[in-house]
Amino acid sequence: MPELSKAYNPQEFEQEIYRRWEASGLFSPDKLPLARHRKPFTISMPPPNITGELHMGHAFQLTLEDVLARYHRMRGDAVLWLPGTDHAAIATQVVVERELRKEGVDRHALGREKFLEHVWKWKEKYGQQIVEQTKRMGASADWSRERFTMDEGLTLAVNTAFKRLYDDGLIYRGERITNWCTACQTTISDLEVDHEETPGKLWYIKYPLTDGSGHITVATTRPETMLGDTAVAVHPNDARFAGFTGKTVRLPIVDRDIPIITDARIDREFGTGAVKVTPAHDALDYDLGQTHHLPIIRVIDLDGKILPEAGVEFYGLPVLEARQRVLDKLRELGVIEKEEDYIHAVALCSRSKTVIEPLLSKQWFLKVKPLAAKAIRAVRSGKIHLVPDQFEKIYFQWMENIHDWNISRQIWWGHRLPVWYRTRNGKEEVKISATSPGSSWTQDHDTLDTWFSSGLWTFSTLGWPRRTSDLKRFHPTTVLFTAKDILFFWVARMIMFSMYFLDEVPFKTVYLHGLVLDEHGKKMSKSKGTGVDPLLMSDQYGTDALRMSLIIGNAPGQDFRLYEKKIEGYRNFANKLWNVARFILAHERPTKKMAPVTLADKWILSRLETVTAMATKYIEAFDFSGAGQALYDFVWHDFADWYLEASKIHPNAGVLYTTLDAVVRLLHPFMPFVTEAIWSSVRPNDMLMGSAWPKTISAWKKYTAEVKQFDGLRDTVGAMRNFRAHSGLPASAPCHYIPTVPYDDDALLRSLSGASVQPVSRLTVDSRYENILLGHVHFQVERVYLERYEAWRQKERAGLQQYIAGIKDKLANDRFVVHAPANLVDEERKKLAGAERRLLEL
RNA sequence: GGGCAAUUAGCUCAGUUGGUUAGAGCGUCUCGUUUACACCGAGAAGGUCGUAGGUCCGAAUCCUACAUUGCCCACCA
Repeated sequence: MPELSKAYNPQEFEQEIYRRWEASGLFSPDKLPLARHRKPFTISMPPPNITGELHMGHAFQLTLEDVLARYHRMRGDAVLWLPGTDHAAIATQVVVERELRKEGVDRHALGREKFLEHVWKWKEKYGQQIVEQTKRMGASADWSRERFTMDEGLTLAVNTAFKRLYDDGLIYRGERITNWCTACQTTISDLEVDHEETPGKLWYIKYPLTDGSGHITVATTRPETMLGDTAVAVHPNDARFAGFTGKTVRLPIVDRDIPIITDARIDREFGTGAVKVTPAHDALDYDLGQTHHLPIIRVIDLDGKILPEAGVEFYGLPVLEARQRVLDKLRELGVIEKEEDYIHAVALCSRSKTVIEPLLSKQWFLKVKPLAAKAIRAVRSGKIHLVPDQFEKIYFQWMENIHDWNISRQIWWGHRLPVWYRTRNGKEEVKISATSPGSSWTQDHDTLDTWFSSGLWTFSTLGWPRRTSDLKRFHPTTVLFTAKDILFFWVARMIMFSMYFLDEVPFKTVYLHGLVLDEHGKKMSKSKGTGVDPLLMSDQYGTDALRMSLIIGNAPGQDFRLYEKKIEGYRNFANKLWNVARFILAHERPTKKMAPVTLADKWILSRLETVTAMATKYIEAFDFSGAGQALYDFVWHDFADWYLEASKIHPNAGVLYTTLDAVVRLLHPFMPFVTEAIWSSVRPNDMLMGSAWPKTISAWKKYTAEVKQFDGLRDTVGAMRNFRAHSGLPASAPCHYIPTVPYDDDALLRSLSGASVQPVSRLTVDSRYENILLGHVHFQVERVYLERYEAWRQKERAGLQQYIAGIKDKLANDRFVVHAPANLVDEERKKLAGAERRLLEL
């Protein structure tokens, strides 16, 4: 039997234990004993981006997943926790590009093929690193099924999905205004755009009527786009502009005559009620242009600079400079009526933080409305359950207002569109194919939005489009753990795709967790140095301590703060557990024979029964914090502080081992390393990981009544203090207690009840004192102080009596009993019973 | 502009369907080195539960406003 070393030292055994787990094959559902008879339980690991290292958010998510995976494995399920990594298209390309630039290498000089070689090298390096780090967290994932979003199989899935959507008429190519990031040199989807409130100006510009009969004033935040104006629009019912319709204005600077059009989409409240229309550089303006057949004049290029069409004097200027120049020119012309301060939501690229240019370009789009309809039903019908459920509302709201999804990107790293073109007789032909359909065809240069492949993740990783046994067995997956901020990016798309391609949900439950924040509630950031490195913490305090600190004190959907002190606290707990085990192993020989003798024996078994039931219930309800907290309290404050002390006087090896065995099993999903280490010192040929979750032993429940006395004993000191406070007794008031507990060991009683309060041997007979019984303990207190206690009690009783009378009245009323819904009547009855019970207690 | 969440001790958070005296950990203070553990033990101090109303015999909990903070969504140029 390997001895437990004197101090808890996690570095000594964590890595070794993980190797043993891996070697045991228990991570794979195929290798579990009786694998075929087990119920499948699947978690798809959200694939981390290969952009870099694991951060605390990953550690957090992995811990939650691992708790549930280990718990279900112990419950006898065929657990598949499928890990992988994500190619993270733009994110990775940007990082690798930056890396190359440091070496003086430019992506374009390198060329597509060579550049992609570099990215693959990066992927090998960081992908491997992420796997190693994931293992350090104790993740019990099935590495034999590890996937990468650009694996051959997953690429096949992507191409198949694309083709089916195209054939079904849901993917189309079209020229539209999209969000163009001038830094990333690609379009991005609406979701990748952040809106930031920025103080700016609203300029009012006078556009003179061509016929010289006056002018119309438009308001704009982007005066430089006026160079591409092709109309001015007003609301059709706007009386202010009744005489203007049909006329034209002469655009200042460019001296182009443009029409005044009317359209109901114009907001009469904004600015002057008249708006300049630039179809090439604004989404609404583009729509207006389509409706009213306006010409489209591009004035800004892909680099965010002014095109020659806008006039030689502005050619080549970046947008902001052009804005100043245009304003100067307008001022010269005296057509600026006024300018106002204006706070306005500027659209930024979420990756590069550069201002988005809405530009017209030819892109690929996915019609999502039909997909969304099914996805909405999946949640509404309860086939998918979101935890916490308030997210369902947000989900519906978003899904119901969903717009077409721009899926093409002008970057190199990613799944290249399986689209081929050739020109025949001056006509362009399009073919969807994973491989080249012939030498006359050329492939589209664009790649897919990274979330397109992620959307297929739950089933592409299981072999789809082939109908593999894994797909049949493990899909739909059971639970998805993910950050609440990617509900739309990822979760919604997975639901849409799974419903569309498989006609089944991708998962039954989605657990949405919050962000891990630092001590001050700020987002952890590596660049600002405010982050806490999970691996560093794991080195210093042990992975188990880190895991506990991530589990406890945190509710689903809620951000939470992590700080080193907290982790240290759970290191202390691991140490406590370690020493509990060491103490028991040092003093008693392991035994399976178990018979409770003393009150303390029965008490700890009864508590164990309760805490087992609680932990089970909490985990099933996804309240991992509640489960962890309950176990923590039990181990430290019941088992260690009380039972171990008591057992020094009346040792009972059977009960000690039974309890230790259960504790180690119960804590294993939370603290897998330390529990496995303790276990292996007793049963070296066995694995705790593969053992069974403790059952609740109903036989122990019957002790509950008996052990109340022990509970009472334990609470005596506290009860005393509370009684003082409640009755208004000052600390100096004489107050003694006479325990009525029939406990045979006076020494134990004294040692457990604390030194500050002494039991008195007899009830004192003195007119100043009153003897009262509170629970199982006699209190002897001065009369004066009791009056306040009595007064409070009277008030409570009176209130309750009045309440009870009220309910009785109601229940006596035939109209209520006959006509009210049954559950309402039941509720009243329940209230009545509760109130009556409380009255008796008083 | 719309929506969601949070507000409880100095700090980080629990507080189950309203129910006796609002809890824990950390920190602070006092005492204690009894061989499982000083990564320990026994105690103490510390809260008008964001504000103002309301419902109720009874509110941290339910309702209404407001305030503060954070997050998400959004083609008012």
